[in-house]
Amino acid sequence: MVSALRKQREEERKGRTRQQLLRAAGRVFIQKGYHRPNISDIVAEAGVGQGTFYRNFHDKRDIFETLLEGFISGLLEEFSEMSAHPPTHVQEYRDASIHALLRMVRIVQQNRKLALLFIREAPAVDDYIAQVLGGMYDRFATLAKSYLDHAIESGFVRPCRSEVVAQSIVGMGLRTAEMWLDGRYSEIPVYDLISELVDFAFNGLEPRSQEA
Amino acid sequence: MVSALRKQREEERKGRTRQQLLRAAGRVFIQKGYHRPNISDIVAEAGVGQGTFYRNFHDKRDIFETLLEGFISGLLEEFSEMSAHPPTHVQEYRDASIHALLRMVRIVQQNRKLALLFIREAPAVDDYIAQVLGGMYDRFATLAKSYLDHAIESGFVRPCRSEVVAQSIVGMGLRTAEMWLDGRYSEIPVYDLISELVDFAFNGLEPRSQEA
Amino acid sequence: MVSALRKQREEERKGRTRQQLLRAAGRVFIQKGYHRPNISDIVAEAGVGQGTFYRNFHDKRDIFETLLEGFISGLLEEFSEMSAHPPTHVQEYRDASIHALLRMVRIVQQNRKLALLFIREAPAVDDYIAQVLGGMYDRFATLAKSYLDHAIESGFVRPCRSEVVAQSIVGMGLRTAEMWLDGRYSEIPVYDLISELVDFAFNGLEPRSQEA
Amino acid sequence: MVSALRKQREEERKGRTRQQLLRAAGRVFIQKGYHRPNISDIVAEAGVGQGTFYRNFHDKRDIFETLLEGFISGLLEEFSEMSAHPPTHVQEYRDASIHALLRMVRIVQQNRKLALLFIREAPAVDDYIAQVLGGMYDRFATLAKSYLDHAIESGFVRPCRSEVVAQSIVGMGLRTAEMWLDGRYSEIPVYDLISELVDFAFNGLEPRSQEA
DNA sequence: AATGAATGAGTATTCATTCAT
DNA sequence: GATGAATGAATACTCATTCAT
Repeated sequence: MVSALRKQREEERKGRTRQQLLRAAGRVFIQKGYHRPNISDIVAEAGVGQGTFYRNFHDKRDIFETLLEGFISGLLEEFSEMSAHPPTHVQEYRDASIHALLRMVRIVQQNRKLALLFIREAPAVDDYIAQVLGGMYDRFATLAKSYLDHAIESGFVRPCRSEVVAQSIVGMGLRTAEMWLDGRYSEIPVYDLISELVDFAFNGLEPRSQEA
Repeated sequence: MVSALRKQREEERKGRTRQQLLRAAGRVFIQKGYHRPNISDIVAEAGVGQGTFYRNFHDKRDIFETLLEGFISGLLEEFSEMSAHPPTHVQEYRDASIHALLRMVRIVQQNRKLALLFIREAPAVDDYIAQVLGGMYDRFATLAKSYLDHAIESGFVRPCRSEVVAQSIVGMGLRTAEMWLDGRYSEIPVYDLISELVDFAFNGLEPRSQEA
Repeated sequence: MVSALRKQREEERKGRTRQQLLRAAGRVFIQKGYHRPNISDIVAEAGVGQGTFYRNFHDKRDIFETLLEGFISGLLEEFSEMSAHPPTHVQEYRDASIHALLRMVRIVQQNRKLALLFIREAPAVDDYIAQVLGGMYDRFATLAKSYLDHAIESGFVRPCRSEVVAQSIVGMGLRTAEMWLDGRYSEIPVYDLISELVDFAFNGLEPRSQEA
Repeated sequence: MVSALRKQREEERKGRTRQQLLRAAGRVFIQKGYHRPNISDIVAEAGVGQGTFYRNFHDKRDIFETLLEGFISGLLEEFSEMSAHPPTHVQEYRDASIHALLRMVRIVQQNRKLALLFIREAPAVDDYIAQVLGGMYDRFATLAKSYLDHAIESGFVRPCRSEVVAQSIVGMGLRTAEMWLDGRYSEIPVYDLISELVDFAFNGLEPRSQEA
């Protein structure tokens, strides 16, 4: 049928325009933050008309949310595969942690600027959007907590208020990520950075007697 | 002298109006964030005229900055007294850490909502204002790093990339503070919370052989 | 011939689309008035594309005018047949009046909502469109005047400024029509309503001596 | 007190600006109707800034409503004084009718263009505004009906459906007013026009035997 | 002929800022 | 110094209209 083919093509075109706008908005937000730019900055960057923006998004908040949710779902997707078999040795916990962090780094790597934008500006856009980002942090914290609880039960980790420690770990990661994304750890290899965090988390500051 | 007295009174009055505006702005920002409200919201809350605002502040950004700097200087003031004699035993490090955190808590306690506002919105106001807040975080990190370096030198803390670990510690504190300010640790005594963090930082997750 | 047949079919199709749009516009105008709705409301109601509208009409005003002219021509058509032989007795005048009003009622009956729309909104659409409707009123007035003049000449009607009285009669009819279309005379049989008007016009308010 | 005096002056100034806008809006609406002009036409005519409009009125509809209500209240005020002692003779009914119509003419006289604007455009602005105007018509109809009912009871007027006749009378007046305001009765003295209407209403079309 | 995505001119509305009182 | 009416630049958003498919 003619209409089926045409419809598909039109939807492709529409989708392309939408992508164009999303990418342009990303660039603009990265450069000027969320609040400063206005719709005309975005459409100018995208090279489309004003009306085209409103045909695809409700307002600036909407395109930001779309961008954020795309980013988050990309990140969470990666983790949905994980989680399977629980470690049976403390070294496995370390390895799993390093592995998970490396995965995150790999994804965030592709959108460093965008990630930094979200960390810094999303909490100030909107209660809902703040919650979307906060929800992601919480999911990481929940994940960490469940690992901790399991490890505590298994005796690999000393007893503690796992919900507090889990959120602390998220905080460590977040701050480190922010510094890294901001280029302040440019001279440190990513792997070393991650090892440092994992060492800190597992060993703490005090030297261990059995450690050489 | 009459004029001197009058001048003083006038300055008092001016100061009072300024304070009125600052307090009003604080309430408004807390309720609606930084971006949503406009000057007229602030003057309405303060119960003064539009023009009065501009006699005391340059714009919304200015009053926010004043508020933020007041908050930060209150916090740093507390720490300027500290820092003196370096610990000579690991337990002293722990005690000093706990002591420092308790001080911070005491100050932040008085302006919970404002603190949360700054954590969440300041990074999105302005590059300069983001830097003011970021600068404070960095000062904490620098302070922590110098303690760490000293402790490593003294053998109380195992060798590590102290700048990375210091920022991680800031991140731990920040995330924990955010959760606490948001009321998510309402059932945990503040002292326990701090102990948990300090234990985590000094001992790490893995059980220590000498710990029973 | 093939092409002739095809042409006819195409024209039918075009005519059908046009009718679809006209009907849809009528429904939309009835529901929201002339000014509020926009082209997209009309095409949505008609179930056709935006472009299709512009293939058939120039703009919103054009489709309204078409609708109005269709309505008016339907009404005037009915009257073109009338007018013939002048009455020779006052009762015939009454009968003719009643007959004419009944005819109008019959036509308007079919498009009550549309009629009300035109009465209320046409004067505010456009000078030209106001004139189209006003022209119809004037034609009725002219018709009435010519009847009056004839009746005065024949002595069936007392001398008067027939142009003023004729317009007054139009006004009576118009107001009554508006009330009736609005459902405010729902409990009065149409015939009674018309009789009442005719009695009022012919007899006036004051009782007649010969009337019991 | 200083503030009292100043306050009064400020309110006067504010009131003057409002009046300026109302008058300008009146002129603009008269010239272009309600729908065509935009806010900038009104402020340009008033010689004030855009913001000043929104400081005084909510939107175009609001200023139109204010204008309409001012007009209507002026008209109804005049009638609130009337109504007192009921006539005891048919001639008094005629005199009272003529008197009332003359009063209306005197008021409308001052705002001919505005009156015509309201008659033609108010029904198409808004349901509420249509109702404001319609309500005024109904009040006239109700007034007329009560007079009619009283007169019927007294035997000065033949029995009839007074609500229908009253609305018809309003229609007569309205149509005549519209013609007159439009300049179509420019050659007829107002008094004659009114007499013609009253004669028509009281005597009807048919000649009366007892009339000379 | 029909479609609906794309367009951008047009408009309402807001709000920081000024300044006469 | 305090006020708040007046201002107009800035901006979001709509919608008639076009045109490639």
